[in-house]
Parts: sequence; structure tokens; C-alpha cells
Amino acid sequence: MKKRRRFWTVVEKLEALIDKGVYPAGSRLPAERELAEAYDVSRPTIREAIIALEVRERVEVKTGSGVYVTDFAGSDSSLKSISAFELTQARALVEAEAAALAAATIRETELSALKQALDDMSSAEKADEADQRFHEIISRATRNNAIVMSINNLWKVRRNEPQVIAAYKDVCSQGIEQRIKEHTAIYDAIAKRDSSAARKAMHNHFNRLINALFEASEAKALEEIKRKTDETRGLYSISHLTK
Amino acid sequence: MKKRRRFWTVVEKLEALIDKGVYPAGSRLPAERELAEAYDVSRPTIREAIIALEVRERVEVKTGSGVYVTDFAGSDSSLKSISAFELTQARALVEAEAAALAAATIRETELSALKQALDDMSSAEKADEADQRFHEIISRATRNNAIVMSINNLWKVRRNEPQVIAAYKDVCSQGIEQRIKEHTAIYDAIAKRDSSAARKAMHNHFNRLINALFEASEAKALEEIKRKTDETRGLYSISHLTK
DNA sequence: AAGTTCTAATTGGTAATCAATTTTAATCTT
DNA sequence: AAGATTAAAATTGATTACCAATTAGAACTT
Repeated sequence: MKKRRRFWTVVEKLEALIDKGVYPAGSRLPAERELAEAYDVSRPTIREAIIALEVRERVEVKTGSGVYVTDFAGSDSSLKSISAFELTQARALVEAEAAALAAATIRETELSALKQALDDMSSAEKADEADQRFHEIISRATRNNAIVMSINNLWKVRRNEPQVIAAYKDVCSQGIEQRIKEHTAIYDAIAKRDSSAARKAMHNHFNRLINALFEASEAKALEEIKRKTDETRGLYSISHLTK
Repeated sequence: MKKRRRFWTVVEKLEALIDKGVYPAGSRLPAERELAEAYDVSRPTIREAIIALEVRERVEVKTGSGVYVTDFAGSDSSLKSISAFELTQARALVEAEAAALAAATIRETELSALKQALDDMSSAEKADEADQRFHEIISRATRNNAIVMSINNLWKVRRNEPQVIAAYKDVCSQGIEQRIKEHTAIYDAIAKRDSSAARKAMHNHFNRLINALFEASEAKALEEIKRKTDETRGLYSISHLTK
């Protein structure tokens, strides 16, 4: 599986070095010829890699001078380490309002699709997909592309941020019937076109999630403390001396 | 000002042709050598341009076969034509909740910065910048990076979507004292740590904006109708015959 | 010390060449 | 004639070598 073009591997290596701080923001990269020798590729290949980094706005090329690392500090604030708590709180707020809106604007066909998603949540293998579908139907039912975009972006964080994925992993699997119960409440409220009930039901759903996240993280924190304590205990223990 | 590297001009031309539909999604671009001749540059330069397009995910390169245009239809759904109404509604919902949260979590230093932004709104040239700063301080005061991200993304739409820019242009300039009044109400509510008042004040602010947008678009629609009517009248008029 | 000039380093860009891969067409086999 | 095999053509992948344009810094002059 080495069919990828060479410059991509150079891009990855250089980007890793930039992220690692070996080439800090504002600093100059080694000359193209040096890089070519260092990575054992030709100069055009290095040029291609630099162009890729330039398109990604990681570096800036100054003719006759060199390649300089872009100051990327604030620019990538969109991916500034979002925790599972933050994400869930944000989702609670946005999706609750979306549900309230959707209760007023949803169509019959969407309502039946929502029911279908709810039913699909019962089967274990479809559950996660159905969950996502459920929320997406509601977001689209708002007839507001800005809201759809916002919720989509939050889902992107949900899918891409490692710490979020890890945190949700522990929580999602447990309490399936509880999850279905909450989604049913959301569905019922929307079906009744009751905006404030829909908002409340959605809030309730996410509240439970946040609490579950809290408990899980508490449990993990306790475990961590215990582990460290054990380590320390091992360090200072004198039991091995008396054995 | 032609210091830009050559491949960028090629990138622009090719991207324009792709957008225009000359090279539809899935179709193959001409061979590198043909492109090199067509744009009167060398083959490496064409390669660089293609790499730039590849990094942007506009094309896909298949070794020995050719360069194919990526199907970009659904991928860019995040920017699926958001109207000023949609954006404002979404901002109303999200920023109102942010204000409610911020009322509980804001610090004194942020509060004074908020006051500063409020004062700066009085001077005409700083007004827009101060407005943006005002809302950003609130979003950051939530201590929730997911919310900050969501609001930032909505601001991106605000700044980049042409139809949104045009719609806001007509509205923002008028009613400056009204705008300050609304922002003062928001500030007061947050300063009092009154979450529901902050939410309400923010809602009120955006409601006025939506109404203003409505009026402006109505006025424009009327104008458009009148223009078209005049055109038609001119077309069918017999006045020029009797003159 | 300040400004100027020159030189070396660096990126910008091209041409020519060969390798690897894919597509296409021709050829062979059944 | 249909299908499989093979060969050729087309295309991208990558390198070497070369020269031009720009920049940074050293050396020089005043």
C-alpha cells in the first residue's frame, strides 16, 4: 500500500515536525536542497510537499529567502481541544432549540422517518446510526441551513476528537432502554407540535448524557488516583524488605 | 504585483473551469503535457497546480490514468447557501443561550471588556468591530470551546456569504442608537448575572434584526416588482406612438 | 558609522529523460 | 465469433541538470 505519491510522506513528516515545535512558528525551514538530501528525494518532490503545506497555510514561501512556518496559533481555534463536556453542553443548547423549532415546522413524512429512526434504535447494531439519523432529521426539519450547519459541525467534533470519542464510548453503550425512553419523549413532543416540551425533552436527554459523562470521568479519576497511590505505595513500601 | 508563483494562476483557471462545469465532476482533465502547452508553462508547474487542487480535494490523481474532478456536490453542504434570515435565526438561538450561560460564568475583567466594547459602539468607525468584539467576549465567557466554535462558524458565514453581506449592509447602518440600546440591555442583564434576562435581551436584539431584514427585503422586493412592471410597461406602452 | 556594492544562498522555473502504471488495441486461442 | 492474452501507447511519477530572479549578508567605500 505504498502507492501514495512521495511528497505526501514528506508533507506528513514536515507537518509533524512543525506540530512538534521543531520548526516553530516564524522559523525558517531548511533549504529545499537540504531537505531533498535529508528525506532522500529530489528537489521537485520537496517543492511539491512545500506547495501542499502552502495550500494548507502551514508555511509561507518567500522567494530567494526561504520557507517560513505560518503562525497558526489562533487560526485553528476551531479545533482548540473541545472536551466531551463542552461538546455535550453545546449540543444540548443548540439541539434543544432545533427541536423546539422543528416541532413547529416538521412535515408528516419527516415525522414518520423520525419514528422509523426511533424504532431502529432498539436493534443493537443499528442503534448508533439510528441515533445520529434521529438528530439529523430534527435538524433538517428546522428548515434552517445555518442550524443544520452548526449541528453538523458539532457532529464532526463528536466523530473526530479522540478524547470525545473515548469519553462517549464508555457512556453510550450503557443504558440503552433509558436512551430510547428519552428519544421517545422527544419524538412525542415533536409529534404533538409542542415546542417547549420538545426543548425540554431534548435538554433532559443531554442532561442525562452529561451526568453519565461526569460519573464516568469521576470513576476514571478515582481509578487514576488509586493507580498512582499504588505506585507510590510500591515506591515507599518496605514490605519487600521484610519478606 | 505579479510576484505570485505561476502555478497559482493555473490553479485559479482550472478551478474556475471546474466550477463553470467545463470539467464536470468525475470527468478527466486533459493530460499534464496538454495543459502545460495550453497554459504555456512547464509540466512541473502543471503538476504543482494539480497538487494544490488535490490538497483542496477538488481533483483526484490516478497514476497512469489521469486527473479526475472530485464530486464536490454533497461535500460542501456546510456552505449550502445560507440566507441572512437563516443565519440570523441561528445566531439568535445560539447566542441567546451563550449569553444565558455567560451571565453565570463571566468574570469581572471580561465584564469590563464588555463595557468597553459597548462604549466603542458609539463611534461610527469602530461600531462594527466593537459589535463583533462584544459578541465574541460573551461567547468566550461561556468557557465552552464548542460554543465558541459554533459562534465563530456562524460569523464566518456572516463574513463570507455574499447574499448575507448584502442583506446586512442595508440593515446595520440604520438604527444605531437602537442597536446600542439593545446591547446595553444585554450588558446589564449579564452584569446582573441574570441568565434568563440575558437570553431574553439577546433574543430581542436578534428579533429586531430579523424584522429589519424582513422590511429591507420587502422593500427590495417591491422595488424589483416596480422595476419589472416598468420594464413591461415600457415594452407594451403605446405612449411613444402617440408622442 | 552609514551607505553602497558585490557575492553567495535560495527559491522560481524549465527541459529532457526514464520508470511505473493504466488503458487500449491488437493478437492469439478456443 | 468470443474471450483471454499480450503488446503497445498514453499517462503520471520522479529525477537530474541547468539557468534566472530574488534576497540576505558580507565586504567595501566614503
